[in-house]
Amino acid sequence: MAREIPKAYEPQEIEERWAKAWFDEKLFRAENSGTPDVPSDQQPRFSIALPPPNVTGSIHIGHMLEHTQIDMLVRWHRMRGERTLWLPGMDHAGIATQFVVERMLAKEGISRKELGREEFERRVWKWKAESGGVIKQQMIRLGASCDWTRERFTLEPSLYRAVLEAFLRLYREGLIYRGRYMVNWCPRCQTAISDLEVAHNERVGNLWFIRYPVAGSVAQEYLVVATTRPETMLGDTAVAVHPEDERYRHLVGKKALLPLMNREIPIIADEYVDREFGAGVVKITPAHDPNDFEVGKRHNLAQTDVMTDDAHMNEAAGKYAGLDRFVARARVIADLEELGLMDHIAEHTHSVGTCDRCKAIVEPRVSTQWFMKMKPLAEDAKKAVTGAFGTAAEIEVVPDNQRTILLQWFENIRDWCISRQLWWGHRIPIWHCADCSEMIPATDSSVEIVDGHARAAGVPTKCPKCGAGGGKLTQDPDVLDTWFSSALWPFSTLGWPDATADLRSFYPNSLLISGYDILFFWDSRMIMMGLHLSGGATEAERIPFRRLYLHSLVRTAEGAKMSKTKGTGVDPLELTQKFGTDALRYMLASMSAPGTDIALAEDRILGARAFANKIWNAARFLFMNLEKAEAAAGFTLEELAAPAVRAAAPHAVKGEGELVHRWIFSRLAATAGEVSKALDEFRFHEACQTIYHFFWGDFCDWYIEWVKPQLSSADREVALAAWRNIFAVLDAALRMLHPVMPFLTEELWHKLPQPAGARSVALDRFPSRCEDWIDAGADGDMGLIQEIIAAARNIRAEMKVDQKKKVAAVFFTKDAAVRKSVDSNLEPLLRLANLSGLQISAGYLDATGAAVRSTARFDLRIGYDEAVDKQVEIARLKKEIGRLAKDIESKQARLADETFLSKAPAKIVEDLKATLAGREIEYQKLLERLKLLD
RNA sequence: GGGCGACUAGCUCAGUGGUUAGAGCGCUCCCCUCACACGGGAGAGGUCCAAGGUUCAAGUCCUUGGUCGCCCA
Repeated sequence: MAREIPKAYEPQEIEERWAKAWFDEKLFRAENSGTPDVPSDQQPRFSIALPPPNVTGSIHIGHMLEHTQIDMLVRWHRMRGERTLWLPGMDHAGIATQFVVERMLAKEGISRKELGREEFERRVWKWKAESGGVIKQQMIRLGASCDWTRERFTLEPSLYRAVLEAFLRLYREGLIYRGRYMVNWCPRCQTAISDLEVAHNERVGNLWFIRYPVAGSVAQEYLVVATTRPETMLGDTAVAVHPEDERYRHLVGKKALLPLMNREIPIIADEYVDREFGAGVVKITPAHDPNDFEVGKRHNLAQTDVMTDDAHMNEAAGKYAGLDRFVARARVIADLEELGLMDHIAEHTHSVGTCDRCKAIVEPRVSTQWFMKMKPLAEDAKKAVTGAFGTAAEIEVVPDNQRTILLQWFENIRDWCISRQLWWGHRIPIWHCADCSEMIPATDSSVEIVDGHARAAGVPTKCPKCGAGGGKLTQDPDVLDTWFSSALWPFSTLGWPDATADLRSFYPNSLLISGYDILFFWDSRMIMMGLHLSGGATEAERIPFRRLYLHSLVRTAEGAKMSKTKGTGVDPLELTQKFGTDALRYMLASMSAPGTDIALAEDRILGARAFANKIWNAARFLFMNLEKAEAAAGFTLEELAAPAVRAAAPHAVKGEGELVHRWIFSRLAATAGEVSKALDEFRFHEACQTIYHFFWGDFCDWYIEWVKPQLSSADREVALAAWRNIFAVLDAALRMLHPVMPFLTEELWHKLPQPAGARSVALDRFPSRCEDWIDAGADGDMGLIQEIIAAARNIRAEMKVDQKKKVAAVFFTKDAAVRKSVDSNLEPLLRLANLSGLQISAGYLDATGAAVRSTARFDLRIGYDEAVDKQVEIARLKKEIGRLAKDIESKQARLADETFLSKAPAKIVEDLKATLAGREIEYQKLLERLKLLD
């Protein structure tokens, strides 16, 4: 039977084929996972929710990293026989989506307002149906093992209902309120945004010092007010000084004449004023500055808003009305200079808030918005994070320093502005009475489907306060912040507020993996909402997830943040086309050490691709040689690799060949244990490195090379056992590699005989640390032989022995066990060291005209016709002697130290003594050798 | 202003108080040996940012300083 497979691993076709098959077969439905014959309610479970990507988004390298980490853990848990759910879905992304559609409309020359709310919403849904959610197709292509049958979208009916339910409960509890406060207004997005959505950047600007004449001052007295934003002076309603500032005490209570507006404003005293800043006088603009807003409230000042929604000046700005805020600024400055009221101008660095999403400069503005009280919720959230609710309800945060950051956030939490002046989102379920201004909540959280989409169905029919009929009631136009619905994600996606089977089975989630950049936006809010709303009897049942792992961010090779606008972003699909998905996944995982950002480097992906190719070729080797074995010995693949045969491994190999088999199974068991431990602790890089070392180093470099002759041995029993073992190890290695390299391993796994009905390696079992296989004796013996082979290779290389030439060696040891190991592994030793023979010497080795390597346990000499370069050898020896001498000296010093001997653990002292003894032997040997040469 | 982190081989990074500090890539030398040149073998390369301190023992813990980055105000 022809088993030839391509010489190099070609991922494209294989990946596309499996990605499609996995999706079409709904392979990753939670129901397909679990442990057979265990009742459903007793199944061990693992659940995790996908951080919902934006419906507008397409996959970027950050998603790829996140999904790789989640997928590795999900696949690992699934392979451990746990009922596993990775629930995917998307986020409606209010502002971003509205933007995309508005931009399209703009091309047709239509504005959203011309279209009207209902028609606009229809257009967004249409867009969503046609081009939204590209990312889902990309995730499928990249092999994310989500349960797509449970996919959710934040605006679908069941989640809409969850949002209404949450809002109404919080509203009734008084945790959601409406009011006129200072908010961050994005003039480009035309909506309020929360504090979190404002990015503060230092910028070099100016500090303008403006003279405000004191009204009615005969002496023509004036105050010099410093401001970074002169245009806001048009809305000034006071000038403030510090109450204890002697310079201005006599002016407090008088009036200043606001330049340009010719309005008299009071001069007030407030402790908020910093006497050191500027001249110690501050203009107060309560409608355009958060601090001034507070001062204004204390002094009952008017809030004069001088701007429009799109940051142009309004009528209140007098002759500046209609100007853009920055144009107005220039005009104000020019006018002040002309009037001689510009005292002076100084360069000044200050912080400017910009909209996280569109980068427009945010305008602090007084506006009527909906807010959520956060303090009470944060109190509970703190307890969950610190373990104050008990260990069962403790959310473990990894890395731990993120816990501190989260706690500080909870400590200093501020109310959350949850309303957005958008049309795409969950509309606030409150109606306003036109007659008495009463606010009337929806009667319940039910939704009705109109045009296929959900909206609140519990429409109130009359005003409970004044009795006005339904016609007088209009629904609040605002929608909720998208993060409000995201905050419910872990339970809304499972059917909450209904007590569904999924909610019972999979809530709380076992884990959340997210980037640390959304710790406050999302993770913290899920914890607060989950504890408050999800409804379990105890905190342990209400926390949204038991563990929280914050992954790092992917940066450019230079360590800079990737940016679409700068074009430094990397398209992961392009990379997967080039190198293969498995290689990219491996590369990302192998760099994923908790708490460290990843600088993307292409040569790392090359290394990962080489690894994939290595795995491919190891399998290729087996299948190619199997053909020969079939022809020569009549073996069949079934006979060598059937599941039952693999399960019975290791198969004893009689005679000399046994060591390497005992050793590889010992290594396999140890590796399985280490990989599992690393994965459990989110040390993805360590899991990768461990498995890489096992596969490439142990399995390929040593095991395969060692057993090659056994596979074609004339002794049928030897060959049979060797083949059986090698297939068993390959199979286990594929299972171990599967979480990080799903496509490659799936392809190869299917080339091995599998039980009838077995569908995928993804549903097979992850190898566990089998204690019976751990074999310290084999590890030690193998280590010794490897050391001897390495010594021989080293001498050969140093002596520049022709690679193809076999040379004779002489071996000496005083240790009977060493002697025995060498005797019983002579064939592989000679072959792998490329020696023609190994003469066992009875006495210490004479080294003239030859090169010797000595360790504490043995000496190895290789004779070679060509003369040894004495000088090179002497230099090498001297260097080695120097290094040893230093080491021996420090060890002797430590062993001579009484305090060390009395205080250090006995094991440490014993080990040190043993090591020192070995070093001293090596040292003596090297000295003697040097003497001979000199 | 407050907080968090980083600084280890040429590069990118691991390192959980205890042998001679590791990996990948790169570099040097040898080899296209019938799985793999995306390969095999050998090798060079480190005052672990600095200075103090704790400890029998510090790359690892503490303090201070330096440089860089991030978050919050």
